[in-house]
Amino acid sequence: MRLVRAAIDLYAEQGYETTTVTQVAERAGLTKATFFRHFPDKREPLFAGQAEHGALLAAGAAQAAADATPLEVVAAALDHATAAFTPEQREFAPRLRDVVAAHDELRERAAFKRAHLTDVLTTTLRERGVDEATAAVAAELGVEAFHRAFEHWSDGDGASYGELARHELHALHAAATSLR
Amino acid sequence: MRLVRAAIDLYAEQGYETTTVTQVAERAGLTKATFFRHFPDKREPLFAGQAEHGALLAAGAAQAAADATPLEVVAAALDHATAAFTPEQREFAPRLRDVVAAHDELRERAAFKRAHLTDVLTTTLRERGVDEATAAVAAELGVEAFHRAFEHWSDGDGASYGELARHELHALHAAATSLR
DNA sequence: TCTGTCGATGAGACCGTGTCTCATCACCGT
DNA sequence: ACGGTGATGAGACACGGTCTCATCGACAGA
Repeated sequence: MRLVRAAIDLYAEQGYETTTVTQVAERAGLTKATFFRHFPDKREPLFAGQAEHGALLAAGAAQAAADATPLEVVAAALDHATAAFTPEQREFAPRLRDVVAAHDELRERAAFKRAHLTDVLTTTLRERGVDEATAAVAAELGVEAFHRAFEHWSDGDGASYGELARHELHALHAAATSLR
Repeated sequence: MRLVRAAIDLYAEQGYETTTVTQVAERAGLTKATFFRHFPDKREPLFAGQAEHGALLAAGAAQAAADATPLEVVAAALDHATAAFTPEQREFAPRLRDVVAAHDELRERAAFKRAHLTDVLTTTLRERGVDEATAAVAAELGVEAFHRAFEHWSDGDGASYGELARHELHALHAAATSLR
């Protein structure tokens, strides 16, 4: 979407706060009114790509074997979410991450999206009969792994997202089981 | 603060979106300009009470013994944060919780505040030499326990916040160590 | 070819949030 | 009485976000 590209460019070039929605729209050859027909607010174009993350995690978890352990369900979810991390996304990832990190208003939205992912995983696990505390812990580990993998993947070590996520989840699991 | 009371009352009575800042200010006998001298935006009066939570957690963690385990540090932090949950706060807690839960804009701010608490705990643990993964997991368990305890405390089973937090942390820890 | 529908867009009015500047006023120490 | 200081009021302002009405092109059918 041209609006997404325009938003990332302008927010990165001249800062998020000093950029007006009208500017973003005009760079995309559109008007303010049209911008708000595509996005509910000024921040959302930066997170539009993440809309599918929740759906992918849920779908992946649903595909796990009926007798899978909570962690196996989370691993299946992460594995399935790999589909969202295409080479094309990789182009935008670093700038996107930097822009978001630089503005509280955007970090706030990011925190909200993250909470949503945690909810999705927790709910899925609960529906499989996992007890509350275990579901919550497994979901948090999964989302933490998800984000850590994204960070590394953005930096572009060349590793595939799937491998990174598996590695992070394993490390967090090891930390969790040996916690005292 | 009169503004905080006015905000909670109006947001609960007639909804958050349909309430204007001018209305909140006027109920407190002030004007819009003065409102923004006390709070950076329309949402913040609802979270002003939580400003000290981060500081309390950090202070509590700092007081833990030098050879305390990560979980003991987190427990010390939670124990110290108990100071914020006074009987007077209990009066506002249920309505506050309901209002926040009813509006995405407010849930977003809540998620951000939660992320901040996680950062505080993680940083504190890292400074104590705890490795990254362990610090992250311990911090997340701590914050999750913090919030679960707050939920129960808001419902007013009469239990003290400290006891609730200890109980939740213990349950989450048990779930984490037996995770597979 | 004419016509009518539909989806996407533009134009522009409108309200509320949040910022800023200037003026006022109470309080306080001298 | 004086000057300083901090809190407040008044009001202009830019921008975010909503809404309504008009326009335009694509397309289907007579």
